[in-house]
Amino acid sequence: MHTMQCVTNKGAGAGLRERKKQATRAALSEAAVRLAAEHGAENVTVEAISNAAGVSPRTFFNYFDSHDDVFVMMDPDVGERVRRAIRDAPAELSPLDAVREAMAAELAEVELRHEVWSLRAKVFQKSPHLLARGLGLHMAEERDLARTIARRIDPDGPAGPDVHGGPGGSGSGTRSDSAAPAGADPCEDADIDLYPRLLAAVAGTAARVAIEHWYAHSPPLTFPEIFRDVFTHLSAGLPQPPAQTDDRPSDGRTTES
Amino acid sequence: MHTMQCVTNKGAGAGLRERKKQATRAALSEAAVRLAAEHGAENVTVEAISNAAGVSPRTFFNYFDSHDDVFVMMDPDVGERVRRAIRDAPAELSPLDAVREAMAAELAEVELRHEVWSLRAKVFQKSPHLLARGLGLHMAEERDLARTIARRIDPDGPAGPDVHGGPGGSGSGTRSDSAAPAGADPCEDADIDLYPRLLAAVAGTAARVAIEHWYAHSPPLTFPEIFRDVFTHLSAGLPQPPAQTDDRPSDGRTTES
DNA sequence: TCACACATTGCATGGTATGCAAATGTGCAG
DNA sequence: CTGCACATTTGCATACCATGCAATGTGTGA
Repeated sequence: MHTMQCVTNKGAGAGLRERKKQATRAALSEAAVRLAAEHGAENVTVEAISNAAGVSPRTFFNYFDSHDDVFVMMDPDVGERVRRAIRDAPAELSPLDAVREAMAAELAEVELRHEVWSLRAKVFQKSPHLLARGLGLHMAEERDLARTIARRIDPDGPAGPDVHGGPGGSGSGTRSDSAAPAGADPCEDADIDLYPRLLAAVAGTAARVAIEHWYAHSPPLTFPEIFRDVFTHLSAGLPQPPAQTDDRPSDGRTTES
Repeated sequence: MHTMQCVTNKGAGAGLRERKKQATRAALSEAAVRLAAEHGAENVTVEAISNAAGVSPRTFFNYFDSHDDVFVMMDPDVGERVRRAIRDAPAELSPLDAVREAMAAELAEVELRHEVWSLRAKVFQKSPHLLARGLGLHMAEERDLARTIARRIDPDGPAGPDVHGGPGGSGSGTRSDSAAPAGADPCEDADIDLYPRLLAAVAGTAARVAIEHWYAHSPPLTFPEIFRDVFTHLSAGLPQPPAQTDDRPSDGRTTES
């Protein structure tokens, strides 16, 4: 199992134990994507993935909650990083701009690790329900994101506890406990405003659309361009773009200048 | 198993055969929601649902592709109705407005069958992953919606076959074949523009947020109000709303004038 | 080195999902 | 009314998903 150069500083101040876990997780994730890109996610059993990664099938479930999660979860810390970026963004940025910048920074990885994302694209095309599942940020993340946005807008909000990541160790260990810790109150949502909730959801969706569109039109357009276009549409209120029969193949350019 | 008065004209020009299928589907769906509202979706087995509906467990899978689908699929024809409404909308409406109106018409049902949706809300609160799954329109629907929007904007588009529902019988029979009919080309996506794609995705997300927010703040606000507010935010470009700690109950009005 | 902590593994169990063939029920022509 | 054609239901068998538990092996700190 090859270890892999990670973009962010992972396994930095960690012992051998921690690094092995990271390696195992990466091996499973990569093997899964690689197999699924060829045969389709549905036709790749947990046994096959574990086998390709060189671990027991039982171990698979020590790292991922379900068969599908291995294709969807990429980095348990991405949500926390985005939220931190939003908190630390310059005060003069509008909420939408703050979210856009935070996501753009995180999605830079998409272009760096181009190959893996390209494979992931194949997987998602073959089984769209995976897209519905985890992309962007899944629902729990969306709630936290909404809360962070609300806090940025009005720090004296409904006294909800500020949402931070766990201790230094982070969630990179076995089994990320993303969902509610057993007895969490589902009515917790009630204190979130409509606007932050909407912004969080729409921003996540926008990121997803940007990625989808990017690997549908991969050659002519770069990801940052598409990402920028998407948020331009959004902040303009989604008006109908000026004609631009766009798909007419003669010209590569798609949307606005 | 009680039959049920359906809002739309179902089982109208149908024989006994068709009506029985509708009844079975409704019985399964209702039993599932009712049980899940109390015990949580995860703790309700297919056997229990089938048992409550008075059919064999095997029959359950003749109607729904998975355990989760029974909570999510409500009406196989809703997507087609929305698309038709968009096509038939007055030409002077902006794309965003056309989509908004089409969805509003469809979501009127949410207020009519208030009780079922209230139960559904409980289910979704207890297991958020269901929300992620099928809400509003799942991904396949989103693609069709995007195509319809593109066609409305530019009827002389990339010659993609216009997307319509099947013959009169509709998809109400056994097992809705929503996904690709076996050998569908996944690269079909490539000819859809960024703007229609984004609008379809964002509109779907907006509808979801409206429903979530509605049953999180059910008493003070009506669903049409929230729905209108959501799309107001959207068409305004998601600017930060004017302070308005909003939860303050004194005034019904939520966003801008 | 020794003992502790933790990850991996095998085994057992229960639930999910599908294919196939027999039984049952509906629709329709004779 | 009777019998045929067809669709649905059902039971059975099978494979996979997912979890709990106990035993084992390896990293960590004293």
